[in-house]
Amino acid sequence: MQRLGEKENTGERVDSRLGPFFRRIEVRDDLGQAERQALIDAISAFEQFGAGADLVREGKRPTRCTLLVSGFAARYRVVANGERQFASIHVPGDFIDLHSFPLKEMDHSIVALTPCEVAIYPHETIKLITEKYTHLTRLLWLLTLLDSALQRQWIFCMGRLSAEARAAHLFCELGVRLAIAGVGFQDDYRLPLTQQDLADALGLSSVHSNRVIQSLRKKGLLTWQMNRVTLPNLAAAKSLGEFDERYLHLLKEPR
Amino acid sequence: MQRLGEKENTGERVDSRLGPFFRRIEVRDDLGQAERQALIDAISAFEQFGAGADLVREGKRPTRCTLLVSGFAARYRVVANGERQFASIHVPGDFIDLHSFPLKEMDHSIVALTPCEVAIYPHETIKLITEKYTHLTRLLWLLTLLDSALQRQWIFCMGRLSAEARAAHLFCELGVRLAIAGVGFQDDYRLPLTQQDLADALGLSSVHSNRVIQSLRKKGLLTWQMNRVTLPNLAAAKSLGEFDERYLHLLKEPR
DNA sequence: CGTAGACTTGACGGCACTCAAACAAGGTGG
DNA sequence: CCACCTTGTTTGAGTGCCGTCAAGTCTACG
Repeated sequence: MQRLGEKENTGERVDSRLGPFFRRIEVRDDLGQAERQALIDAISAFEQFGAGADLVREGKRPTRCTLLVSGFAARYRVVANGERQFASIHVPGDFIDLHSFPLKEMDHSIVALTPCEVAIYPHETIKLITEKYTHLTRLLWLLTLLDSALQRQWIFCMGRLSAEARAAHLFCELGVRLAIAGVGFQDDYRLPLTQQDLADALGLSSVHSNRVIQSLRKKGLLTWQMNRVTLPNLAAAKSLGEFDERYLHLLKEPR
Repeated sequence: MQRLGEKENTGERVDSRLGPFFRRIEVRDDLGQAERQALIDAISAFEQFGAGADLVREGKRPTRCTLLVSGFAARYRVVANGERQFASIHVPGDFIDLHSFPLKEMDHSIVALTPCEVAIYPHETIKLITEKYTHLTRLLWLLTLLDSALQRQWIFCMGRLSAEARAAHLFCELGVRLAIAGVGFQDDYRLPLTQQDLADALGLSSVHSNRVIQSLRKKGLLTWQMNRVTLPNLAAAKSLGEFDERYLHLLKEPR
């Protein structure tokens, strides 16, 4: 982990880095200029993490929240037999541990799946936002609930869909979220994960993860090479994965 | 569904009905007298639902939130082949669809597993709370994140634990939550659900749900008859289910 | 060119599913 | 008061998805 010496808060630099974040919000509601500025001013620093590093660790009591600026990360826990399970995969623009502000203690870890850049929000500054900006507070609340909705959907998928359908669902979900972040298209995006990562997301062994991917490939629903995913038949992939974007709450409305 | 004619907000009536709710909050932080009163005043009515009725339905845009006063409820979705999957089971004191205030549209349904009484909170009154009570707003935020933490834990269990371990985990979780609500003990509580309900919670078939229960019984970890659950060997049940209450966030601290 | 990590393939086994039927208990109506 | 029905639980037999173990291939990289 390496801390940047300067906050570099002035002008375009920060604004462009937060593009995915602002887009993620503005799909759901309008963000005022003052609110936007408050979200920029609240950042105390930017940091870099290498692939495989933990951004936050289970049991810790962080005094700051981290916003994922670039890269992929995942929430996970390791169970007794050593297997790892993801609860969510995070893409640029996700406020990955905003929930640590109300919850205080981490009940899971977050790992950088690729090199990651994050923006740091000290808990004090978030508390100030909740004291001063009521609408923005509701937006922050909303962001944590969007994560919650994703996790709920994962439960439905894990409980009642086949491994293949679950995989199709995940690829559809990532496409939509990356398109919103502005770093890909629904049916064509960069996904620099390993098959083991996918297995940890889907609750599978790595061997079966591989077989599921091959099956999707044979059916013409997926290509995934050189870290690039395409879904040649998006409609069929959505159908197989029973993917309905309602749970992503993409409607813009006053919150 | 039957609406009570009067709000019956005056005096002890409401306060005693909200006991589980207030206990749930006060395990995590202090609740001021004004905040307490605000939570009482925000209620517009109480309603009753029969077993099997939907409290809220997927796709709807409720204009109110519902707090479970008594009974058991569950969040669920039905997948294409008709199977049902729960994302959480709710006990008295749970603010079951508080997230509908920021999210607006329901991405799942909530069913009454037993006859339920609920308190109604119109969205406008919750919005007023967010405008006026910043600390209470953070507490409401916290409540939704506690649900989120439960769901995360379910993902870990569904992905990486055996059906038997998952069942043990669920029985431990319900014990702790019901004890906090003040309507049971960790190792001894009323649980008026069917084995099919349990199957929907664990992502199993009802047949296998039955076999898992029998196995737990044979091991001396569970009795469950006449809607009453006891865990004769709580330590062993926790161990088998890899149950660690950290994810319930039971520490009292300023939020 | 050797090594490490990721991906792929095959054989085999077990957990959990399906189908099917029997049993138990409570409620209802004749 | 008992036959009957409904709902929930239990048991058995057979199947299949997915896990484990093990080995082999491919690619990147030093």
